[in-house]
Amino acid sequence: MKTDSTPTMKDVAQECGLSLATVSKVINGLPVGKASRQKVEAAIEKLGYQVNAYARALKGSKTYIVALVMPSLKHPFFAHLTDELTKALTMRGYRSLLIITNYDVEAEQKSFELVRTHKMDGVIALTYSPDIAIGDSIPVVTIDRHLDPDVPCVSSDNFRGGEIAAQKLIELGCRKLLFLRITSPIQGEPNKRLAGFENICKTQNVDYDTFLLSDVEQEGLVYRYLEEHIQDGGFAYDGIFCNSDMMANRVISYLREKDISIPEQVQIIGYDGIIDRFTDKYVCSTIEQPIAMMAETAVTVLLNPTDTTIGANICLPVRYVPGGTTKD
Amino acid sequence: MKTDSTPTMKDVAQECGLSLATVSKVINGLPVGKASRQKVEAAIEKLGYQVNAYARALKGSKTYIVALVMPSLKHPFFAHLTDELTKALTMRGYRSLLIITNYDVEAEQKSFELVRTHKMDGVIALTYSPDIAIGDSIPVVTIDRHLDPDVPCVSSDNFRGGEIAAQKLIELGCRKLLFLRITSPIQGEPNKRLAGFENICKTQNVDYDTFLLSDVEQEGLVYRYLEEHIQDGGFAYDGIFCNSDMMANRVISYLREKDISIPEQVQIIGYDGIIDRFTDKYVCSTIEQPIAMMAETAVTVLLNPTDTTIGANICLPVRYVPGGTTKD
DNA sequence: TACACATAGTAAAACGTTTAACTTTATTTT
DNA sequence: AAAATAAAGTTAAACGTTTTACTATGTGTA
Repeated sequence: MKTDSTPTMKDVAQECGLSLATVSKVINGLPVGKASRQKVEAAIEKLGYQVNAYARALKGSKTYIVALVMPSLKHPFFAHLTDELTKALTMRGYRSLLIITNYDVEAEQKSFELVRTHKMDGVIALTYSPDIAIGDSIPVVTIDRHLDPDVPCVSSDNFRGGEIAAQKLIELGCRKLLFLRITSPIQGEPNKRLAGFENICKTQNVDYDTFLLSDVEQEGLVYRYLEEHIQDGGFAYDGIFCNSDMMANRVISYLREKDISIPEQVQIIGYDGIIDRFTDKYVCSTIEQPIAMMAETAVTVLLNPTDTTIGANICLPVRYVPGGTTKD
Repeated sequence: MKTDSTPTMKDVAQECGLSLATVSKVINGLPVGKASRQKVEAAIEKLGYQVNAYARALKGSKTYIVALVMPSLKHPFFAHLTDELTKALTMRGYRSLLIITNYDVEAEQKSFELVRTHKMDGVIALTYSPDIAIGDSIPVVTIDRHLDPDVPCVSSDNFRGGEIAAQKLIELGCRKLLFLRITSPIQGEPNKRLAGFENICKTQNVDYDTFLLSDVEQEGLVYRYLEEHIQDGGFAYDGIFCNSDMMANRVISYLREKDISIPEQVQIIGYDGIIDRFTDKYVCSTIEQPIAMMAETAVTVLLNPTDTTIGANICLPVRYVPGGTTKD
C-alpha cells in the first residue's frame, strides 16, 4: 500500500499494469502502442503524476536551469535585464536561478561554484570582479564585461552611445558639457561611453568636464560638485550626460530643487532607456539600450554556441530617445 | 581509467582508498576517524570534487531551492522585493528560482506546477490570479495577496499607509485631494490604501476624488485626466496621493512639463519608498514600505512555519518619508 | 509451414548521492 | 584474560528517472 506522498512512475506503472519503461516512453513521446499509451495517460491523469525533475536531471545531463548572476536588482537596468533574460529563457523551456552578488567579488566567485554543484546548463553573468575562475565545461555569456577571451560578451554599443549623446547636446546648442558617472571600478564595456563622449567633444572642439566617482557610497559628492557650479541663478554647464537614467533623475531633481530650469538652462541626457515608454516625452531624454534584444541575444548565444560566437563581442545598437530634458 | 569529466564521490573514494560511505560522512561532517578524514579531504582537494546537488536532492528530500513568483521586475517595488528576498534566502543557504509571470494567470498557475516537479522547498508568490490551485505539501507564503485561508500573507500596513498619506497632505494645507491608481484588478492588500485614504478624508471632511484605472495598458488616460483638470495655470487639486512612486514620478514630470509647480501648487505623496535614499530630500515624498523587513519575514515564515503563522496575515508598519514634493 | 522481420513491451543497469544495518577492530570493564 | 562495549569503516539498498539490450508477440514472405 502506497502512502499519499507524490506518486512516482512506478505507481503509474502499477496503476496501469505496464512496465516502468513503457510509462517512461509515453512521457517522453517515444513510440508506444496506442492502447498502452492511453492506459498510461489515464493512469497519469488519475494519480496526478508529475515527473521529478531531479531524478531526470540526475540521469540525463541537462537540468534546464541557467544561472543569472547580477550585482543587484535595485538598479533598474539590472532589473529590466533580469526580467527580459528570464522571459527569454522561459520561452525556450529553461528556468533561471537568480544570484544576487551585491557587487561583491567573493559572492561572484561563489556563484560560479554553485553553478557547478547544481550542474546548471549555463550562466549569464554581469560581474564586477576583474577575474573570475570559470570552470570550463559550463557555457558562460557575460553582459557588458570581458571576463575571458573565450567567453562571449553581449553589450550595447557604448562608445557610439557616448558619441550620440555628445553630438546631440552639441546640436541642441550646448557649449560647455559635463559627463557624470558613479560606478564600482570595472573595466567593462560601459566605460566606452566616456571615450565616445570625449571623442566627439574633441573633434568638434567643445569644452567639457568629467566627474567620475568610483565609490557608490560617496554619491553625495556629486551633489556637492553640482552645487559648487551654481552661481547666482546660473549653472556652469549647459549640457550634462549622465551615465544612467537613475542618476539623471536624481540630478534633475536636485537641479530643479535649486531652481535651475531644465531644459532651458541645462539640457540633460541619461543612459539606459529604462523609464516606461508610456509616458514617452515626459521623461528624461536618454540613450536607449536594446535590453530585450540583449537578453534574447545572450540567451541564444548561450544555448547555441557556434564557432563564430565563441569569445565574440556582440555589440548591439543604441538610439537616442528625446524626453523632457532636452530642447528637441 | 576515468575520463576527465567531473569527479564523483566514487573517484574520491578510490583516490584515498576508503569507502564511499566514509567519504560521504566526511562531506557531511559526520564522525570519522581523524586520519581518514584527512585522507579524504586531501583527495577531495586533489580532484577538485564538488557534490552533485541533484543526486543529493534526489536522495534526501530538501533541494534548498525556493521559487519566487513575481509579475514583473520592471516595477521597482517587485525588483527591490526580489532583491531582498534573494538575499534573505541566500543568508539561510537557500537559492531562488525566479519565475516572471507577466501578470498572466496561466503563467502563475504553471509556475506552481514547476514548483512541484522541481520538488522545491517553498514558494514566495506575488500573484494576480483570484484563485490558484496550490498543491498542498509545499509551503507557500504570499506577499500582498490573500490566496487561501491557510497560506500566510506578508504585507505592509496599507490601510494605515493610506491614512498617513491623507493625514499628511491635509496637515500640509491641502483642501482638495486626488487619489490615483493603475493596477491590474486584484483583491489584494494594496487596495486598502484607498480605504485608509478615504477614511481620513471623510472623518476630516476634506473633499477628494479618485481616479482608478484597472488596465495598465491605458495609462495614457491618467494624463488626459490630469490635463482636463488644468485651467489657465491652475490645477483643480492641491494634493495628490499616488499608488506608487513610479507613478508619482510620472505625474510629477507631467505636471512640471505643464508648468504646474510642485510642491507650491500641488503636493504629491507616492507609495513604496523605492527611490534611493542617498538623495534623501531630493526625491518624491512617499509612504515607505519596509521591503527588507517584508522579505526577511516572508522567508522566515516560509522556512519555519508554526501554528501561529499558518494562514496569518502579517502586517508590517509603514512610515512617511518627506521628499521634495511636499511642503515639509 | 516454417522463415525472417518488424513491432511492442520488459528487465535491469545506471546516474551520484545518503543511510540503515552490518562487520571489524580497538577499548574498556570485571 | 574473557566478555561487554564503543568506535571506525564497509556494504548495499534506496531515491526516481532514462536507456540499452533483450524477449515475446504478431505480420508478411517464400
